[in-house]
Amino acid sequence: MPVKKLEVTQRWTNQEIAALLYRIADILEIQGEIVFKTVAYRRAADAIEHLNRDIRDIWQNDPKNLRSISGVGEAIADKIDELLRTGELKYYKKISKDIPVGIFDIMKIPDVGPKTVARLWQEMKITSVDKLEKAARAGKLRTVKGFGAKTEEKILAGIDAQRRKKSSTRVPIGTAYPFAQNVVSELRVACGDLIRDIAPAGSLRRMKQTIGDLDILVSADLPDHPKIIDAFVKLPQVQDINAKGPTKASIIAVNGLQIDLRVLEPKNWGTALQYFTGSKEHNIAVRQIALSQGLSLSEWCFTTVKGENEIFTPTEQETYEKLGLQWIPPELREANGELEAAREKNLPRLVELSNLKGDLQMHSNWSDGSFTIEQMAEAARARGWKYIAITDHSQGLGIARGLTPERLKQQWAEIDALNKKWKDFVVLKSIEMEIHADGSLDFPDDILAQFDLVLVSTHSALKQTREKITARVVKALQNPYVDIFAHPTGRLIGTREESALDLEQVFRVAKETGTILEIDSAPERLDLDDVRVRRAHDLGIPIVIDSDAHSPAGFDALFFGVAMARRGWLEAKDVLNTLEWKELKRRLKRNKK
DNA sequence: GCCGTTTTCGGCCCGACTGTTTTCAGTCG
Repeated sequence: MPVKKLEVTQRWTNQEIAALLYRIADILEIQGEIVFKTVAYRRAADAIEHLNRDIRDIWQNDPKNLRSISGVGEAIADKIDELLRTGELKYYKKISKDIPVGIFDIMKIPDVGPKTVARLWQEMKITSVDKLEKAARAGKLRTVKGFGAKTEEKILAGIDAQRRKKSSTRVPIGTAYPFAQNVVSELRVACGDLIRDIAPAGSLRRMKQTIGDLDILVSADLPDHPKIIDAFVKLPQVQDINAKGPTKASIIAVNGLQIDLRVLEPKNWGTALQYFTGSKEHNIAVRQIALSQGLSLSEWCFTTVKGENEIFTPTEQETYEKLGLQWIPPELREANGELEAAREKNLPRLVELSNLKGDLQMHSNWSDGSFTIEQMAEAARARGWKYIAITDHSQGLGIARGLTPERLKQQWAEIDALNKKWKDFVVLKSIEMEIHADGSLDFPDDILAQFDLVLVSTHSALKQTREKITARVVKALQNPYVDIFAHPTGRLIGTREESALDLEQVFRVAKETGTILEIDSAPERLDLDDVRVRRAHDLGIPIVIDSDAHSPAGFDALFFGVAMARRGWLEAKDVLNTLEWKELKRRLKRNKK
């Protein structure tokens, strides 16, 4: 992620541009530039980092277009324009010329920021982590005013921790969520009536796809606070205690996840839950809105800027309403337009799990699933669904016992027989068909035409170049019998990067051809992710949320797929498997004229 | 450097914590 491409004239990605802007902010801060200027660069960097499309698509060779990005004004727009046109930035070259590169590594050490780094450099000529370590070990840092023995210790510990690289592993939501539920319920049991209210906050509550650490919030009467902290640090999930005070404790759990618990009084609940849910950017914007109304907002309460009056809002709803805003679902709190919508009382009515009427990707024991079609169907019926599509793998995926045309016929006979059993439920004949490396498909059109619907996906040759894999997928989507493109990027969270697929182009083709895109809910996939869902939604591309279940228990994953959809601002009407099959059938491109 | 249902100039989120300080600066979330 660091700025590495400065000398090369080539494609700059959003992430790289953001990294460059962050670095400019760091340099300016080291140089003692006014803090608001550095804040401005960081804000622009953050916005670009979280854009839901390639910045080039916004830019289109005109710097003015870049100013539609929040936090990007004339000066930064011109700099990005120069970068995209020429591949380099004179301003950056100029300000970075005299900065030793090692400085940026020093700044990665916890508790060492730009001010500290500047003093180390200017007063002690320390320009690398190695030099810093030597000086700290020799006790030389404490000779400088403002540095003491503890600072030396902290720096050495920080360097050590960084070398062991133990931090910064984020946990997938599919793992973190049930874990958090367990911790919450055990704490409830341990504390009984002492707990008035309890909720996980932070990125878990916002349902981000991965979680850095877990924030749990408890409200209780003041005298009970220490008892709750004590009970918390004694939970069986606790491995190490980092910090333990009267209202706050921080622990490392047995699975390596850090859990921060905060206990407060019921009157603070509304502001505290709002604050600890985040995101940081959302909170900054919320506090700005408060200020514009003469109110200062903290996690404790509102304060009138003039009169020093404290105003408590015991619920989150009241906290937002105090600012003239609709209550905002946590999934939307990313400073991505939700505050404007909340002010206009125009927030989307987000899709819910209970809106789904069926599931369009799952596997049976005909390929790599472990249950019969009937077992999957009965489990689906028990959930109140009206239809499922059986999408076993096609022959191209031999490793998963992919179906040949002959076995397919046997499977269809089984499905036909099953469908006589139910009046209000139907098993659809489908397939998860492999798109071969050259873009050809596993079955000829005359077979594809006989399915109720067809999913395609890629499992092999995922390392193809951007051009190759994009052409391969585009070719498949242009087939009139290909209805759904499943888990488009092929990523496996924490294990496999997504393919180089040009999603903007895929989205364009999907829109043109009427191909549906999938959110695969398997917790290790979550593909499309939230950001891509939002983009697809903006382009008006229909979405389905599928479980990709290999057993009835696998249906539970839909909860996480729905979370991605919600983070992508989808309403029920944007998700095609909220429709009855009769209606959904009409929306498939194979059935359109 | 950015930005505007009180401002095109004059502001810019807030508090906890830490370590070093005789009252505060830096970092973090």
